[in-house]
Amino acid sequence: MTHPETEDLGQLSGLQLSIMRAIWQRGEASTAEVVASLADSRDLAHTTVGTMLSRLERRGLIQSRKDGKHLVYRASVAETEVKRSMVSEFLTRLFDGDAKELVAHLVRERDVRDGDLDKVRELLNQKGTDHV
Amino acid sequence: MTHPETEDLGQLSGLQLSIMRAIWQRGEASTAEVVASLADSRDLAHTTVGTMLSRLERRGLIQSRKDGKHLVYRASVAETEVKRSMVSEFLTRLFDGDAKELVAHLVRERDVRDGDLDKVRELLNQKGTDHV
DNA sequence: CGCCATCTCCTACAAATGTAGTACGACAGC
DNA sequence: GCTGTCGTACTACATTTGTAGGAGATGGCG
Repeated sequence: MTHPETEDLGQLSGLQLSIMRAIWQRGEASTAEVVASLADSRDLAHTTVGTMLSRLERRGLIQSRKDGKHLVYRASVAETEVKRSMVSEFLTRLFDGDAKELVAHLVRERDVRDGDLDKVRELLNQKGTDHV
Repeated sequence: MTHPETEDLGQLSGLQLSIMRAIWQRGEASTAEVVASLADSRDLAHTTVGTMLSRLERRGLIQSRKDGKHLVYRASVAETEVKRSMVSEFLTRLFDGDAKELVAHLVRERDVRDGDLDKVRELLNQKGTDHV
């Protein structure tokens, strides 16, 4: 199987995800790099990012390594895993775990147009996903 | 249009949603009724629920009316509206607002099987939804 | 080798959430 | 009318998140 036991990682906030994304993108990132990466959207003090990083580490989502005087972080969990966990929890909360309901909602609300369902299917078939 | 300006209602926690659901289901609910409704899943002190209810009211999600000595609450926002807002925010956070990506994720993770996309489409067509 | 620029660590604080106790007001039965 | 029960209001406290300042460690440059 692809994912034996979807671990419960809890929901990550927007900021937490932005930070994680910065790390996922580069494989590894120092505090400064994360700050730089966030600079476009948010203007946070560099200690703020430091705080967030240690909290994410305490929570087991990332690991640090000391490189000279600064810390370099890398993810302990894959992006897909986090998404899986978050989507799953969200689904439970809001749609009683029924993913079809969510898709239906998306279509009803025009977030997804009817034709997009085909696109999705093509997309997935092309990528050789092994679903039936 | 169905929904002019999707108001920003923020994310509701699991407990908050359970409470809202109790109210949505009955149209109106007293504190005691909400407590009763939650009793299956959670065993909360009745003051706890009271606190939650006043906070939801302060936040504008519900309104209260005094009936004798107790309060009766009713929703100020429709369930659909809350779902819309929450899904939308979630989508932004996690999939950069691209709903197709979310659907693709769902299919990839087997939350939705390939054939379900057709079911969804049928479901929607039957209900006479006016999408293209 | 010493000093400055950095970076981390610890501490702090406001808001939101989950949780509940206490105090007080009101209604119902005796 | 008095009293007890029930419900509301207010207060309280731990935890998480977002935010950041100050102190102390450290490495590079002159």
